Amino acid sequence: MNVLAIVGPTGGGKSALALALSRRLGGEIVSCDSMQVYRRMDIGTAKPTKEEQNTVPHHMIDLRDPTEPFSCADYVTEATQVIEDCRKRERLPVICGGTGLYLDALLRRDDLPENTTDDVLREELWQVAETQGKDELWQRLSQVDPVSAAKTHPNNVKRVIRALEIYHTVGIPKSELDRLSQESGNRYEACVIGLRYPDRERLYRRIDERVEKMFDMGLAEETRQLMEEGVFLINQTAAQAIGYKELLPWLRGEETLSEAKERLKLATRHYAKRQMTWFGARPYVRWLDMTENGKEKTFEEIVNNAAELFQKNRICGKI
RNA sequence: GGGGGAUUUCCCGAGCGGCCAAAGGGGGCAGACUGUAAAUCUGUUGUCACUGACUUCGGUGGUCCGAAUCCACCAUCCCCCA
Repeated sequence: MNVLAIVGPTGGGKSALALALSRRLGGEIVSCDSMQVYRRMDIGTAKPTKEEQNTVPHHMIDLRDPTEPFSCADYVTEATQVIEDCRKRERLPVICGGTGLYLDALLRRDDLPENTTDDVLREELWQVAETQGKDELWQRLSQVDPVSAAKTHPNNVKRVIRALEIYHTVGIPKSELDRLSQESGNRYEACVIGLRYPDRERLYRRIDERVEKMFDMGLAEETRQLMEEGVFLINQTAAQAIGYKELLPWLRGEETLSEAKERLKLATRHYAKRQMTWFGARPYVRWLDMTENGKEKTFEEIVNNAAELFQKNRICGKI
């Protein structure tokens, strides 16, 4: 099974490219975005418009209410089904998105056990971190899984907890599971194209413009409605989305509009940098430069480049 | 016109005679990440011939073995009284 994936930093032009490629190659878009799965989070997540969604089928969008949980595990389960359906209809799945973890999990052969989470245990472990300290928690991990402990900084409580959680729910150290997973092959023959901006300023300018546009499109109103739904009251995935939480101080009257905008632009830039670091470290990515000799390529050029990359590199290698 | 307070490294801000190239935060730069990830976390951030040297704490000049820290004058800003 062949799949094409378009990845890269936020605001880099993935969606438009994926749309054009889908039309040219007879594909359907499989979003790989941890936030676009939520309904009513449209502007802030830069979700494709209804019109765009009508030109080419889009999947893995609007799957949950913002108050519902959605995890990487859910993504893999549901996206796998979508890709299977595409195969039956002989349509090319064009995976598009910037959530690197989801992509890796989807593309890699699935060897992980079911139910590796335990909310009660998580809560308990947070308590331990709070009352007895992060180091105590880390010590516990180093007892049961020294390999994971060595890889995980004691301050990264979230990840220390995850490793402990896996040990307790599965009964095998996380490092051992990771090793097994590494030995397994890929689930698909995937060609992953990464969009790259040799000139970072250019990307950042695009991000700034996009933020301004989001405000024009009614981001504030969208945020208010999510507030009313209670999305930001409890700890949940949707509440982490960049584009909303940055507006809260302004909506509470503690900040000016321009401060909120700057805050959002900055958070988005930071996110883009993290994505570049993530994808930059993946050996399977085929890079497509968005500029040439310091000038932005035309959209047509980019689409042609991508199609060419896909023809030449059906398979990008080990995930 | 008189009185008081400020001026610190890209920004905010601590330091108030030696342990200060100067806390902390922000930003920048780099990185980690295997099913909670638009999250979480790490390193680095004056210069160089880099386990040492050199140049920095508004400016100039002093005091002192030694100053970002004390004194004098100058500059700029803020507050109070006129």
